[in-house]
This record gives sequence, structure tokens and C-alpha cells, in this order.
Amino acid sequence: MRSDNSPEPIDAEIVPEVVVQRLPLYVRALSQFASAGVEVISSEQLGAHLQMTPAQIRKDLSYFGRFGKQGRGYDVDNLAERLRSILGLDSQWNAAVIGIGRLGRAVVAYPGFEPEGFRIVATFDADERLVGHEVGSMRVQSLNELASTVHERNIKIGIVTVPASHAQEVINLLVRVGIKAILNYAPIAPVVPPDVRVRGVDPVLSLQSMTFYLKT
Amino acid sequence: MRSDNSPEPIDAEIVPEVVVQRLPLYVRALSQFASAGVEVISSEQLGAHLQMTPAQIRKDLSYFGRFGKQGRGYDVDNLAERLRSILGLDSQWNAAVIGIGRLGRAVVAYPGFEPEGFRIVATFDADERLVGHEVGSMRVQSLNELASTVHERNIKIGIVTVPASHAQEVINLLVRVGIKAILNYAPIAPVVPPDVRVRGVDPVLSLQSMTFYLKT
DNA sequence: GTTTGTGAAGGATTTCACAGCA
DNA sequence: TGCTGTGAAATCCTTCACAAAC
Repeated sequence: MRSDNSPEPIDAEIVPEVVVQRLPLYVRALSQFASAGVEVISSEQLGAHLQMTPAQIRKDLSYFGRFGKQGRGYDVDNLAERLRSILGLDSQWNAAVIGIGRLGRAVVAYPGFEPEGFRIVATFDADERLVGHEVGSMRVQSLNELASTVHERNIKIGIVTVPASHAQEVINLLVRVGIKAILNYAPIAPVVPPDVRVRGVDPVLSLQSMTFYLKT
Repeated sequence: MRSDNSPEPIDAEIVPEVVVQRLPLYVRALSQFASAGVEVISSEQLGAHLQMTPAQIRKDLSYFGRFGKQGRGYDVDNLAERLRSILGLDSQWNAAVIGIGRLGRAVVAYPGFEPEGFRIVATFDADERLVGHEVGSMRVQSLNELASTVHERNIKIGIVTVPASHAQEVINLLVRVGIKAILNYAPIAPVVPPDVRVRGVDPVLSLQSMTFYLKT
């Protein structure tokens, strides 16, 4: 599937989306192994750790290049770095949080984004009484300012923490302003154009699909 | 696929897991239509709302019975109720939260669980200095009390909000105590026996799989 | 006329199994 | 010998298309 190194001529078209979604899992597992001092790892070991088959890992990686050495396995640091670069995790991504209620504040305060290169650089709320308040050392802005701020601060990601009743309109607004990646905490299935990606964070849905298996 | 009504002899074995995971989506959409006053809906309309094909909806439902009327569609209330019952959402589910730091407190305070029938009935933390404190009108308990409390309060779901470094051991403990459904907020891919279900809530993973498509 | 429920077809993803390399 | 990378096979999931029901 193409020869070894050379900085990614990846056919994004042709990589199945499921594969892309597993890549971050590999990155995370590799980081753990790296900080445990492991230098080389086989698809077998990685698979055991992630509860998946070695074949799947090898096949997934094969979409992007050849990273291993026969008879040996993968260099942990190297593979992690290559995958980070493929995913675009070697640069910083700026995000805006829309909806500064209880949930929005928790998201702004969440310490897990920054170390992974995701930085919240603006906060917005439709409620004019909130506008101007300080949250996480940022001024809450009016939605009127969304378009200009998104461009000025190079914001590529929208994080939606408004109530379900307003989520679709906020998402429409983000789309209109050119945002192509949305993390949606509202419990709705939003409608977006095909070039916009949405990922839902929805603990209730997760619980509801587990109870099926719990019934007696 | 079996005749009409009769209270579910569902072959859980045979229903694909993806289908089970979509059911809560249907329930949610149906509830919305119901409260908008819609009484009957076709797979076409439901599909438009959820951005999926009508055929997929009909096929999914066909695993569980026959709920529609040809030429007409589905009775919104009836279908919602049937699906709730299939998923086990017609009863209450008790949950315990393990890890009462910033995130754990936010989860305990989250108002989205209770209305859907999920009730947090116990809180635990490994830090003995926290034990005894009140959080969400519950006493934070020691992990020593986990086994007994799980049985006394009929807890079927564990919600893990401890730091990544302790998540696997806490999950092991939950498994040992008989928990079969775990909602995991820690950024790890836990290893569990095959009869235990885990769902991860992990905004960072979601973001990391979107950046792949953002890299111009 | 409309829309369901479903076998059959088609497409996508996973797993197999092995040649080839270290 | 040990393990990768990968076509081919197997499995899983989605879509088609139409008979039956209203």
C-alpha cells in the first residue's frame, strides 16, 4: 500500500471512518506503553491491551503506511508520533464553547482538553445577562460576535452545551459560520450538511443501550 | 418474524449490537414527536429526522416484532412504549458513582439521569478524607462498603469517575462485585470479561477522530 | 394510493492465512 | 523463529425491491 516513509499522501476518501475512530485509541494505548518504558510492541500485545484482534490493528495501520518491522513489531514512540501526525494531533486546535450554564462551565473547567492540544479560546451564551461575565478567565460573549471571533481566533471546533431545545439552531449557526467539527453535548440527533462532522457526548444514550443486556 | 403482540421473546443473542445502540435514538426521537403532538409517523419521516434510511429503521425494528401498519406508519406513543420496554427503560436503574472529585460531583449533580430512570443511589471514593462528606445528599462511602451496598441497594450500574491511573482497578472491583454495566469516564480502554458491558464517555477521543478530517 | 416487513442483493468490515522479511 | 503487511474469504450490516396489508 505505498512504500515506507514520506509524509502522508493519505487517501482520506478511502479510509473507513471506523478505522479513523480507532486511531485515537491506538495513540492513547501507545502513550501508556511508552510511559511504562516499553519501546517495541507487537500487534498481539497491543490487541490484548485494547481487546481487539491483532489482525484488525495491522489492517487498520496498513491504510496509512508500513510502520512495523517483521519479526519485531512496532517502535512505540515512532508509531505514536506517526499516528498523531496522521490525526493532526501535532498541532493545536482552538475551540469555542456555546452555552455557559452548569454543563458549559464544567466543560470549560475540564482539565483533559488542554494537554491533548485542544484549547478553549472563547465562550458564548444567548442570554445577554450572562454576556460579559468571566468564565475560565474568558469573557462570555454574545452570539452576535460568533462569526467574527471564530475567524479572528482561528476556531475550528464548536462545543455545544446549550439545552436540547436550542441545540439545533446553535448548530445551524456554527455551520453557517464555517465550523466543520462539532462536539455536541445536547441530547438531540442534529441535522448537518455532509461535510460537517458531529460527535455526540451522551451518557444517557450509553446507559440506555446497556440496560437491554441487564434485563434479568 | 413472529406474530404481533406478546411481551418479547427476544433473542438477545441474535440482535446485532449496533441495532441495540440505535434503539435509544428512536425512543428519543419518538418522544420528541409525541410532545410535538404527532400521533403517527412513517419510517420515512423518522429517517429524515435522524438522518438515516427508512429501510434501516424498518429492519432494526423487525428484530423485535411488528409495530407498524401498512399504508399508515407507526403509532408514536405505542412504538415509544414498546421500545422502552424492550430496552428495559420502563423500570428504574440504580447506579453508584465511584470517584468523587470534580468530575464525579458534576456527574452526581447532572440532572439528565433521573428523568430517564437512572438514579444515583451511592457514592464512593478511595480517599478516606472524603468519606463521610455529603455529596448530592448522599454520604460518600469507603470502597470497603462497595460489595455490601451494591447488594443492599440493588445497584446494577457502576459509573467510574476516578483518575485514569486507578480506573482499571476500580473497574476490576466493580466486576468482582457483580456489576455487569459500567459507564466509564476515565480515559482508558478497560479490560473486562465478555459478559460485562462498558461504554466510554470520552470527549477527547471524539475530538481526536474529527481532527483527521479538519487537516485541510 | 401508501407504507410496512422481509428475503435477497450488495457493500463494508473483520478475520484468516500465509508470503516475505528481519 | 517471530511478526508484519495484505490479498482472499468470511462475516456482518445496510440497502433494495416488492408482496402483502391497510
